[in-house]
Amino acid sequence: MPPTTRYDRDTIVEAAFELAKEGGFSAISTRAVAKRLGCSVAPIYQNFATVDDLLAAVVERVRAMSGELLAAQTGPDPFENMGKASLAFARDYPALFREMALEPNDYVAPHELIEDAMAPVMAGDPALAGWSDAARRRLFLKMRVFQLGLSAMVANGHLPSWMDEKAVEELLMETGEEIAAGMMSTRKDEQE
Amino acid sequence: MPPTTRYDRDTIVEAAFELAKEGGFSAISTRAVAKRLGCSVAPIYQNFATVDDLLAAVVERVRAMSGELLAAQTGPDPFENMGKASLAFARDYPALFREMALEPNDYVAPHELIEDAMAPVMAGDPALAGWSDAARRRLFLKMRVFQLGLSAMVANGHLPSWMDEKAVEELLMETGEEIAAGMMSTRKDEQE
DNA sequence: CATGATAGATAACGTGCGTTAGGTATCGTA
DNA sequence: TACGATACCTAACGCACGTTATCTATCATG
Repeated sequence: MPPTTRYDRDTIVEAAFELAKEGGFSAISTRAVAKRLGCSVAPIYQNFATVDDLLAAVVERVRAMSGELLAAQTGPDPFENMGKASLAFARDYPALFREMALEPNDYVAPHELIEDAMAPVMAGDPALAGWSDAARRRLFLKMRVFQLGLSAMVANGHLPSWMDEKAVEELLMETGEEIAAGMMSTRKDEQE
Repeated sequence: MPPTTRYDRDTIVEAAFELAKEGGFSAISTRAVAKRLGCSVAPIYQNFATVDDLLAAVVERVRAMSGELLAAQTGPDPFENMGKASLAFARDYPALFREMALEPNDYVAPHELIEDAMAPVMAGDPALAGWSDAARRRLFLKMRVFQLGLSAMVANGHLPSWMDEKAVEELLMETGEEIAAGMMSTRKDEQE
Protein backbone atom coordinates (compact mmCIF):
# COMPACT_ATOMS: atom_id res chain seq x y z
CA MET A 1 0.00 0.00 0.00
CA PRO A 2 2.03 3.02 1.15
CA PRO A 3 5.66 3.46 0.18
CA THR A 4 8.22 2.20 2.69
CA THR A 5 8.96 4.61 5.50
CA ARG A 6 12.37 6.24 5.24
CA TYR A 7 12.25 8.52 8.30
CA ASP A 8 10.50 7.00 11.28
CA ARG A 9 9.79 8.59 14.62
CA ASP A 10 12.96 7.40 16.33
CA THR A 11 15.18 8.58 13.48
CA ILE A 12 13.64 12.03 13.66
CA VAL A 13 13.97 12.21 17.44
CA GLU A 14 17.59 11.13 17.17
CA ALA A 15 18.38 13.88 14.66
CA ALA A 16 16.68 16.46 16.86
CA PHE A 17 18.55 15.11 19.88
CA GLU A 18 21.87 15.57 18.11
CA LEU A 19 20.97 19.13 17.18
CA ALA A 20 19.99 19.87 20.78
CA LYS A 21 23.18 18.27 22.03
CA GLU A 22 25.16 20.75 19.98
CA GLY A 23 23.06 23.86 20.29
CA GLY A 24 20.43 23.38 22.97
CA PHE A 25 16.72 22.94 22.46
CA SER A 26 16.50 26.16 20.49
CA ALA A 27 18.56 24.50 17.76
CA ILE A 28 15.59 22.25 17.07
CA SER A 29 13.52 23.61 14.22
CA THR A 30 11.55 21.69 11.65
CA ARG A 31 13.81 22.83 8.85
CA ALA A 32 17.02 22.15 10.77
CA VAL A 33 15.93 18.61 11.65
CA ALA A 34 14.83 18.02 8.06
CA LYS A 35 18.13 19.29 6.73
CA ARG A 36 20.04 16.99 9.06
CA LEU A 37 17.98 14.05 7.86
CA GLY A 38 18.28 15.09 4.24
CA CYS A 39 14.54 15.33 3.77
CA SER A 40 11.78 17.90 3.83
CA VAL A 41 9.67 18.88 6.81
CA ALA A 42 6.91 16.48 5.72
CA PRO A 43 8.13 13.40 7.64
CA ILE A 44 8.29 15.46 10.81
CA TYR A 45 4.67 16.48 10.56
CA GLN A 46 3.71 12.92 9.77
CA ASN A 47 5.12 11.84 13.13
CA PHE A 48 4.46 14.89 15.30
CA ALA A 49 1.53 17.26 15.34
CA THR A 50 3.69 20.24 16.27
CA VAL A 51 7.33 20.97 16.88
CA ASP A 52 6.55 21.12 20.59
CA ASP A 53 5.55 17.47 20.48
CA LEU A 54 8.89 16.68 18.89
CA LEU A 55 10.61 18.68 21.62
CA ALA A 56 8.75 16.68 24.27
CA ALA A 57 9.98 13.47 22.67
CA VAL A 58 13.54 14.81 22.68
CA VAL A 59 13.23 15.68 26.37
CA GLU A 60 12.12 12.12 26.99
CA ARG A 61 15.13 10.93 25.02
CA VAL A 62 17.38 13.13 27.17
CA ARG A 63 15.87 11.72 30.34
CA ALA A 64 16.58 8.20 29.10
CA MET A 65 20.17 9.17 28.32
CA SER A 66 20.50 10.68 31.77
CA GLY A 67 19.21 7.48 33.30
CA GLU A 68 21.76 5.48 31.36
CA LEU A 69 24.55 7.67 32.69
CA LEU A 70 23.38 6.92 36.21
CA ALA A 71 23.06 3.20 35.50
CA ALA A 72 26.61 3.22 34.13
CA GLN A 73 27.84 4.14 37.60
CA THR A 74 28.08 0.80 39.36
CA GLY A 75 29.91 1.73 42.54
CA PRO A 76 28.64 0.72 45.95
CA ASP A 77 27.72 4.23 47.14
CA PRO A 78 24.49 5.53 45.56
CA PHE A 79 25.37 9.15 46.36
CA GLU A 80 28.73 8.81 44.71
CA ASN A 81 27.05 7.23 41.69
CA MET A 82 24.57 10.10 41.42
CA GLY A 83 27.30 12.67 41.72
CA LYS A 84 29.50 11.09 39.11
CA ALA A 85 26.56 10.63 36.76
CA SER A 86 25.72 14.31 37.12
CA LEU A 87 29.30 15.27 36.31
CA ALA A 88 29.30 12.96 33.30
CA PHE A 89 26.06 14.53 32.09
CA ALA A 90 27.53 18.00 32.41
CA ARG A 91 30.78 17.01 30.74
CA ASP A 92 29.41 14.98 27.83
CA TYR A 93 26.23 16.94 27.12
CA PRO A 94 26.84 20.48 28.42
CA ALA A 95 24.13 22.13 26.34
CA LEU A 96 21.56 19.55 27.41
CA PHE A 97 22.67 19.75 31.02
CA ARG A 98 22.05 23.48 30.97
CA GLU A 99 18.61 22.98 29.48
CA MET A 100 17.62 20.34 32.00
CA ALA A 101 19.32 21.46 35.21
CA LEU A 102 20.10 25.15 34.90
CA GLU A 103 16.87 26.49 33.45
CA PRO A 104 13.52 26.82 35.19
CA ASN A 105 11.38 24.01 33.84
CA ASP A 106 9.29 21.09 34.93
CA TYR A 107 11.97 18.54 34.18
CA VAL A 108 13.50 18.78 37.64
CA ALA A 109 11.40 17.34 40.43
CA PRO A 110 10.87 19.55 43.51
CA HIS A 111 13.57 19.06 46.07
CA GLU A 112 11.13 17.66 48.61
CA LEU A 113 10.22 14.78 46.33
CA ILE A 114 13.82 13.89 45.65
CA GLU A 115 14.54 14.17 49.34
CA ASP A 116 11.70 11.83 50.24
CA ALA A 117 12.92 9.35 47.65
CA MET A 118 16.43 9.44 49.09
CA ALA A 119 15.38 9.28 52.75
CA PRO A 120 15.22 5.46 52.91
CA VAL A 121 18.53 5.20 51.07
CA MET A 122 20.17 7.50 53.60
CA ALA A 123 18.55 5.63 56.46
CA GLY A 124 20.33 2.50 55.30
CA ASP A 125 23.71 4.15 54.97
CA PRO A 126 25.97 2.99 57.80
CA ALA A 127 28.04 6.17 57.53
CA LEU A 128 24.95 8.11 58.63
CA ALA A 129 24.00 5.85 61.51
CA GLY A 130 23.09 7.94 64.52
CA TRP A 131 22.16 10.98 62.45
CA SER A 132 18.71 12.41 62.88
CA ASP A 133 16.41 12.38 59.88
CA ALA A 134 16.53 16.19 59.73
CA ALA A 135 20.32 16.18 59.78
CA ARG A 136 20.47 13.58 57.04
CA ARG A 137 18.12 15.63 54.90
CA ARG A 138 20.14 18.75 55.47
CA LEU A 139 23.34 16.95 54.49
CA PHE A 140 21.65 15.69 51.36
CA LEU A 141 20.56 19.21 50.44
CA LYS A 142 24.09 20.50 50.89
CA MET A 143 25.54 17.76 48.76
CA ARG A 144 22.97 18.33 46.06
CA VAL A 145 23.78 22.02 46.04
CA PHE A 146 27.50 21.36 45.75
CA GLN A 147 26.96 18.77 43.06
CA LEU A 148 24.83 21.18 41.06
CA GLY A 149 27.39 23.95 41.36
CA LEU A 150 30.23 21.69 40.33
CA SER A 151 28.28 20.25 37.41
CA ALA A 152 27.36 23.76 36.28
CA MET A 153 31.01 24.78 36.29
CA VAL A 154 31.89 21.66 34.32
CA ALA A 155 29.13 22.31 31.78
CA ASN A 156 30.28 25.88 31.30
CA GLY A 157 34.00 25.22 31.31
CA HIS A 158 34.49 27.49 34.30
CA LEU A 159 36.68 25.16 36.32
CA PRO A 160 40.43 25.70 36.66
CA SER A 161 42.12 24.37 33.56
CA TRP A 162 44.25 21.87 35.48
CA MET A 163 41.22 19.97 36.72
CA ASP A 164 40.55 16.89 34.68
CA GLU A 165 37.65 14.49 35.07
CA LYS A 166 39.29 12.60 37.89
CA ALA A 167 40.22 15.73 39.81
CA VAL A 168 36.64 16.99 39.57
CA GLU A 169 35.24 13.74 40.92
CA GLU A 170 37.76 13.83 43.73
CA LEU A 171 36.75 17.36 44.59
CA LEU A 172 33.12 16.29 44.78
CA MET A 173 33.79 13.26 46.99
CA GLU A 174 36.26 15.10 49.18
CA THR A 175 33.92 18.00 49.80
CA GLY A 176 31.03 15.68 50.53
CA GLU A 177 33.05 13.99 53.20
CA GLU A 178 34.20 17.29 54.60
CA ILE A 179 30.68 18.64 54.85
CA ALA A 180 29.62 15.49 56.67
CA ALA A 181 32.66 15.71 58.92
CA GLY A 182 31.97 19.39 59.52
CA MET A 183 28.38 18.70 60.46
CA MET A 184 29.55 15.99 62.84
CA SER A 185 32.16 18.16 64.49
CA THR A 186 29.98 21.23 64.89
CA ARG A 187 27.28 19.01 66.42
CA LYS A 188 24.27 20.97 65.43
CA ASP A 189 22.58 17.78 64.36
CA GLU A 190 19.52 17.97 66.52
CA GLN A 191 18.61 21.62 66.99
CA GLU A 192 17.32 22.55 63.52
CA MET B 1 19.07 72.92 15.33
CA PRO B 2 17.81 69.38 15.88
CA PRO B 3 14.59 68.58 17.72
CA THR B 4 14.99 67.75 21.41
CA THR B 5 15.94 64.15 22.06
CA ARG B 6 13.14 62.06 23.53
CA TYR B 7 14.90 58.68 23.80
CA ASP B 8 18.52 58.92 24.80
CA ARG B 9 21.01 56.13 25.14
CA ASP B 10 20.42 55.50 28.82
CA THR B 11 16.66 55.37 28.41
CA ILE B 12 17.03 52.78 25.67
CA VAL B 13 19.45 50.67 27.69
CA GLU B 14 17.11 50.83 30.66
CA ALA B 15 14.17 49.57 28.60
CA ALA B 16 16.27 46.75 27.18
CA PHE B 17 17.50 45.94 30.68
CA GLU B 18 13.94 45.61 31.95
CA LEU B 19 13.06 43.32 29.06
CA ALA B 20 16.11 41.17 29.77
CA LYS B 21 15.27 41.10 33.45
CA GLU B 22 11.91 39.58 32.61
CA GLY B 23 12.80 37.33 29.71
CA GLY B 24 16.55 37.06 29.41
CA PHE B 25 18.75 38.58 26.75
CA SER B 26 16.75 36.92 24.00
CA ALA B 27 13.82 39.16 24.94
CA ILE B 28 15.82 42.10 23.63
CA SER B 29 14.85 42.88 20.05
CA THR B 30 14.76 46.24 18.36
CA ARG B 31 11.00 46.09 18.00
CA ALA B 32 10.42 44.92 21.58
CA VAL B 33 12.56 47.71 23.01
CA ALA B 34 10.86 50.24 20.75
CA LYS B 35 7.43 49.02 21.79
CA ARG B 36 8.35 49.32 25.45
CA LEU B 37 9.52 52.88 24.88
CA GLY B 38 6.50 53.72 22.77
CA CYS B 39 8.59 54.67 19.78
CA SER B 40 9.85 53.18 16.55
CA VAL B 41 13.17 51.43 16.05
CA ALA B 42 14.75 54.66 14.77
CA PRO B 43 16.04 55.97 18.12
CA ILE B 44 17.73 52.65 18.77
CA TYR B 45 19.69 52.80 15.54
CA GLN B 46 20.57 56.39 16.26
CA ASN B 47 22.28 55.30 19.45
CA PHE B 48 23.57 51.85 18.53
CA ALA B 49 25.00 50.57 15.28
CA THR B 50 23.56 47.09 15.78
CA VAL B 51 21.41 45.30 18.30
CA ASP B 52 24.55 43.52 19.49
CA ASP B 53 25.96 46.86 20.54
CA LEU B 54 22.81 47.47 22.55
CA LEU B 55 23.17 44.04 24.10
CA ALA B 56 26.74 44.84 25.09
CA ALA B 57 25.53 48.02 26.77
CA VAL B 58 22.89 46.03 28.64
CA VAL B 59 25.53 43.54 29.79
CA GLU B 60 27.52 46.48 31.09
CA ARG B 61 24.42 47.70 32.86
CA VAL B 62 23.97 44.25 34.43
CA ARG B 63 27.56 44.24 35.61
CA ALA B 64 27.03 47.61 37.25
CA MET B 65 23.88 46.32 38.95
CA SER B 66 25.79 43.27 40.13
CA GLY B 67 28.50 45.50 41.54
CA GLU B 68 25.90 47.51 43.42
CA LEU B 69 24.50 44.35 44.96
CA LEU B 70 27.97 43.52 46.22
CA ALA B 71 28.55 47.05 47.50
CA ALA B 72 25.24 46.86 49.36
CA GLN B 73 26.69 44.06 51.49
CA THR B 74 28.57 45.92 54.16
CA GLY B 75 29.43 43.13 56.57
CA PRO B 76 32.97 42.58 57.84
CA ASP B 77 33.60 39.30 56.01
CA PRO B 78 34.27 39.77 52.27
CA PHE B 79 33.41 36.14 51.49
CA GLU B 80 30.09 36.43 53.24
CA ASN B 81 29.42 39.65 51.36
CA MET B 82 30.19 37.99 48.04
CA GLY B 83 27.99 35.04 48.85
CA LYS B 84 25.03 37.13 49.93
CA ALA B 85 25.41 39.37 46.91
CA SER B 86 25.34 36.33 44.65
CA LEU B 87 22.18 35.08 46.34
CA ALA B 88 20.57 38.51 46.01
CA PHE B 89 21.47 38.57 42.32
CA ALA B 90 19.89 35.16 41.80
CA ARG B 91 16.80 36.03 43.79
CA ASP B 92 16.09 39.49 42.40
CA TYR B 93 17.22 38.97 38.81
CA PRO B 94 16.92 35.23 38.12
CA ALA B 95 16.83 35.53 34.33
CA LEU B 96 19.89 37.78 34.32
CA PHE B 97 21.69 35.54 36.78
CA ARG B 98 21.19 32.61 34.45
CA GLU B 99 22.49 34.59 31.52
CA MET B 100 25.56 35.80 33.37
CA ALA B 101 26.50 32.85 35.57
CA LEU B 102 24.88 29.75 34.14
CA GLU B 103 25.63 30.12 30.45
CA PRO B 104 28.98 29.78 28.74
CA ASN B 105 30.10 33.30 27.95
CA ASP B 106 32.93 35.71 28.44
CA TYR B 107 31.25 37.56 31.28
CA VAL B 108 32.67 35.26 33.93
CA ALA B 109 36.38 35.58 34.50
CA PRO B 110 38.41 32.34 34.51
CA HIS B 111 38.58 30.83 37.95
CA GLU B 112 42.34 31.29 38.13
CA LEU B 113 41.99 35.05 37.79
CA ILE B 114 39.34 35.28 40.49
CA GLU B 115 41.45 33.06 42.69
CA ASP B 116 44.51 35.24 42.24
CA ALA B 117 42.45 38.29 43.09
CA MET B 118 41.16 36.68 46.26
CA ALA B 119 44.50 35.25 47.38
CA PRO B 120 45.61 38.40 49.23
CA VAL B 121 42.19 38.74 50.85
CA MET B 122 42.38 35.18 52.11
CA ALA B 123 45.93 35.70 53.27
CA GLY B 124 44.69 38.48 55.53
CA ASP B 125 41.83 36.44 56.98
CA PRO B 126 42.65 35.49 60.57
CA ALA B 127 40.34 32.45 60.31
CA LEU B 128 42.71 31.04 57.70
CA ALA B 129 45.93 31.72 59.53
CA GLY B 130 48.17 28.70 59.35
CA TRP B 131 46.58 27.42 56.15
CA SER B 132 48.83 26.84 53.17
CA ASP B 133 48.19 28.89 50.09
CA ALA B 134 47.11 25.75 48.22
CA ALA B 135 44.64 24.82 50.94
CA ARG B 136 43.20 28.33 51.00
CA ARG B 137 42.73 28.24 47.24
CA ARG B 138 41.05 24.86 47.44
CA LEU B 139 38.71 26.10 50.14
CA PHE B 140 37.87 29.10 48.01
CA LEU B 141 37.10 26.88 45.04
CA LYS B 142 34.78 24.73 47.15
CA MET B 143 32.95 27.73 48.51
CA ARG B 144 32.58 29.19 45.06
CA VAL B 145 31.15 25.93 43.80
CA PHE B 146 28.68 25.74 46.65
CA GLN B 147 27.73 29.37 46.24
CA LEU B 148 27.10 28.86 42.53
CA GLY B 149 24.98 25.79 43.11
CA LEU B 150 22.92 27.51 45.77
CA SER B 151 22.45 30.61 43.66
CA ALA B 152 21.42 28.47 40.71
CA MET B 153 18.78 26.75 42.82
CA VAL B 154 17.54 30.12 44.04
CA ALA B 155 17.38 31.49 40.50
CA ASN B 156 15.42 28.48 39.31
CA GLY B 157 13.14 28.13 42.29
CA HIS B 158 14.44 24.64 42.99
CA LEU B 159 14.99 25.06 46.70
CA PRO B 160 12.65 23.57 49.29
CA SER B 161 9.64 25.77 49.64
CA TRP B 162 10.19 26.39 53.33
CA MET B 163 13.54 28.10 52.71
CA ASP B 164 13.24 31.85 52.76
CA GLU B 165 15.99 34.35 52.08
CA LYS B 166 17.38 34.13 55.59
CA ALA B 167 17.40 30.34 55.62
CA VAL B 168 19.29 30.27 52.33
CA GLU B 169 21.93 32.66 53.60
CA GLU B 170 22.29 30.60 56.75
CA LEU B 171 22.73 27.45 54.68
CA LEU B 172 25.49 29.13 52.71
CA MET B 173 27.35 30.38 55.78
CA GLU B 174 26.86 27.19 57.71
CA THR B 175 28.16 25.02 54.91
CA GLY B 176 31.12 27.28 54.33
CA GLU B 177 32.12 26.88 57.93
CA GLU B 178 31.58 23.15 57.80
CA ILE B 179 33.75 22.74 54.74
CA ALA B 180 36.49 24.72 56.44
CA ALA B 181 36.06 22.70 59.61
CA GLY B 182 36.06 19.49 57.61
CA MET B 183 39.25 20.45 55.83
CA MET B 184 40.83 21.28 59.16
CA SER B 185 39.79 18.04 60.78
CA THR B 186 40.82 15.79 57.93
CA ARG B 187 44.20 17.56 57.90
CA LYS B 188 45.04 17.18 54.26
CA ASP B 189 46.08 20.80 54.15
CA GLU B 190 49.58 20.34 52.94
CA GLN B 191 49.72 17.35 50.65
CA GLU B 192 47.87 18.66 47.55
C1' DC C 1 -1.60 -4.56 -14.39
C1' DA C 2 -4.56 -1.18 -11.96
C1' DT C 3 -5.87 0.75 -7.46
C1' DG C 4 -5.59 3.24 -3.33
C1' DA C 5 -3.41 4.36 0.88
C1' DT C 6 0.24 7.20 2.26
C1' DA C 7 5.45 8.75 2.63
C1' DG C 8 7.58 12.44 1.14
C1' DA C 9 8.46 16.95 -1.66
C1' DT C 10 7.30 21.57 -2.79
C1' DA C 11 5.80 25.91 -2.12
C1' DA C 12 3.23 29.05 0.09
C1' DC C 13 0.96 31.60 4.27
C1' DG C 14 1.80 34.63 8.17
C1' DT C 15 4.93 36.27 11.93
C1' DG C 16 9.03 38.17 13.97
C1' DC C 17 13.66 39.25 13.36
C1' DG C 18 17.85 42.85 12.01
C1' DT C 19 18.55 46.45 9.21
C1' DT C 20 18.02 50.40 6.02
C1' DA C 21 16.26 54.03 2.73
C1' DG C 22 13.48 57.91 2.52
C1' DG C 23 10.28 61.07 4.46
C1' DT C 24 8.55 64.36 8.25
C1' DA C 25 8.92 67.42 12.00
C1' DT C 26 11.41 70.15 15.36
C1' DC C 27 14.24 74.01 16.95
C1' DG C 28 18.42 77.08 17.65
C1' DT C 29 20.39 80.16 14.74
C1' DA C 30 21.23 83.52 10.93
C1' DT D 1 11.19 84.26 8.96
C1' DA D 2 13.85 80.90 6.52
C1' DC D 3 17.60 77.41 7.03
C1' DG D 4 19.85 73.27 8.18
C1' DA D 5 21.00 69.67 11.32
C1' DT D 6 18.92 65.76 13.05
C1' DA D 7 15.39 63.03 16.07
C1' DC D 8 12.02 60.25 14.81
C1' DC D 9 8.56 57.60 11.80
C1' DT D 10 7.15 54.52 8.05
C1' DA D 11 7.72 50.98 5.13
C1' DA D 12 10.28 47.83 3.10
C1' DC D 13 14.13 44.19 2.25
C1' DG D 14 15.73 39.49 3.18
C1' DC D 15 15.77 35.74 6.33
C1' DA D 16 14.17 32.00 9.50
C1' DC D 17 10.52 30.23 11.81
C1' DG D 18 5.87 26.99 12.37
C1' DT D 19 2.46 25.24 9.77
C1' DT D 20 -0.45 23.71 5.87
C1' DA D 21 -2.37 22.64 1.15
C1' DT D 22 -1.22 20.38 -2.85
C1' DC D 23 1.19 17.31 -5.54
C1' DT D 24 4.14 13.12 -6.71
C1' DA D 25 5.74 8.60 -6.12
C1' DT D 26 5.72 4.12 -4.07
C1' DC D 27 4.04 -0.56 -3.32
C1' DA D 28 1.06 -4.46 -1.34
C1' DT D 29 -3.11 -5.93 -2.74
C1' DG D 30 -7.13 -7.00 -5.94
